[in-house]
Amino acid sequence: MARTEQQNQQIREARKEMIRVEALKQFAAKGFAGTRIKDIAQAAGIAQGLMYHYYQSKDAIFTDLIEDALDKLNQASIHVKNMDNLAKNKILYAIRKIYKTIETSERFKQTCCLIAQAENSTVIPVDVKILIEGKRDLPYEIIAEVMKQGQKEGSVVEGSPHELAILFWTSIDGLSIYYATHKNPGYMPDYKIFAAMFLKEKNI
Amino acid sequence: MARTEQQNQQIREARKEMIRVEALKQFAAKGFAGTRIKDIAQAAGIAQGLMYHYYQSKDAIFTDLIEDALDKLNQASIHVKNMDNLAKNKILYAIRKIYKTIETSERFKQTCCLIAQAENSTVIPVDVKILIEGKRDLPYEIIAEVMKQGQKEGSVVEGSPHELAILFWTSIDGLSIYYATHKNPGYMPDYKIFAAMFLKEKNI
DNA sequence: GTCTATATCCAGATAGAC
DNA sequence: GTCTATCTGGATATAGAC
Repeated sequence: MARTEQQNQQIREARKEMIRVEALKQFAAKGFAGTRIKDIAQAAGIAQGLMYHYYQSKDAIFTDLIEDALDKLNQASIHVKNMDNLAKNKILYAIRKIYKTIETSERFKQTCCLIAQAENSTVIPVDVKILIEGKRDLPYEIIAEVMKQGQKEGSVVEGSPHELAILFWTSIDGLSIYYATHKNPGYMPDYKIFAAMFLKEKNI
Repeated sequence: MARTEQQNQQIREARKEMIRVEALKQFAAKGFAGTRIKDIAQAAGIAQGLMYHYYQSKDAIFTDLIEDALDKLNQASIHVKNMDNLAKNKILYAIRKIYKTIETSERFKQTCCLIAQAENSTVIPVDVKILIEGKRDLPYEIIAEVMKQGQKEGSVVEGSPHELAILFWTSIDGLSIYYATHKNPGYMPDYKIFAAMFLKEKNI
């Protein structure tokens, strides 16, 4: 009996998801320019030609992944922003969450790495550049706002909130890239040490 | 009158230096895989073919740059190690120096970026991998030692010295990549805020 | 939907004239 | 030493059989 349309659709979605998973791994580890379609296809266990039944081009795969990653990051940022809590707790929550997830979820680590690489690279498709242009600022803005809130509450160190936000995200970027590319990195450094950069009170 | 051997040698060295400067710019901005020989040649104002009179291959240029960069970083690390001073001052000196140089020297910023990218990339020539393997640990070890010294002196926060060193360098990596790829980043965040991550005493 | 085979393009590297 | 022209290999993308 022939497969129904719905079954086909299911297979298609499952396969596409598999491609996404493998592509994320490859792009996160090797960057856009350093990743070859062949590698992704091989990792996904399909022929290279078949890739093009799921994605129009290498650019399209990358764009899809980046959009997804940025959206998730922005959602998470908004979640932190909307927390009804002291700034200090928001910061601690965010850092703890990021650390924990980098440590436990390979996929999250790769996602962090993908964003970090893409945002700091000049050799990515124009579509991706535009996408990043539009969506990159939100996490910075939200963290800057939280820092400002914290300064009002007296818990956060002095200094430009925007600069604090840059320090926050660039350090996260550095860490996630490090832990994504080092096979046996051991455990992440204690999140409290990182948090201490921003908080006046050392005994967290 | 024909040029002397010495003059030829001078021209050769000057040109090679020009290639090095441009190659560093390109590799730092676009990574190894994303950089094309043509771009370097164009930036240096010479024909693509001429590149191969100065370097055997793309790999060779990259290797040369990386070796130079790693050596400089290691030298600087040793300098910090040999300072006859309190750990706290060593840390402050190192951070201030790095921050200042990232801010004022394009070339240094590019060098930081090159190392950060290379150390965290899997798609680099094997020679470079071996080179990095052999030379990457020293800065980590030295900073870890300084942290340990600081803990004994009571100025540095508790925690694994090695983890503190990772936090130190990954944050520097993140920052330098950020500032290398953002054209108008404004000023660097205050180095004291970064230093506060490692020091018990907040009033620096 | 999936594969193999192939077309096309581009980057690294070489050859040879000046 | 420098250039233009060219070779070669590899990667993206397409065509067509099953």
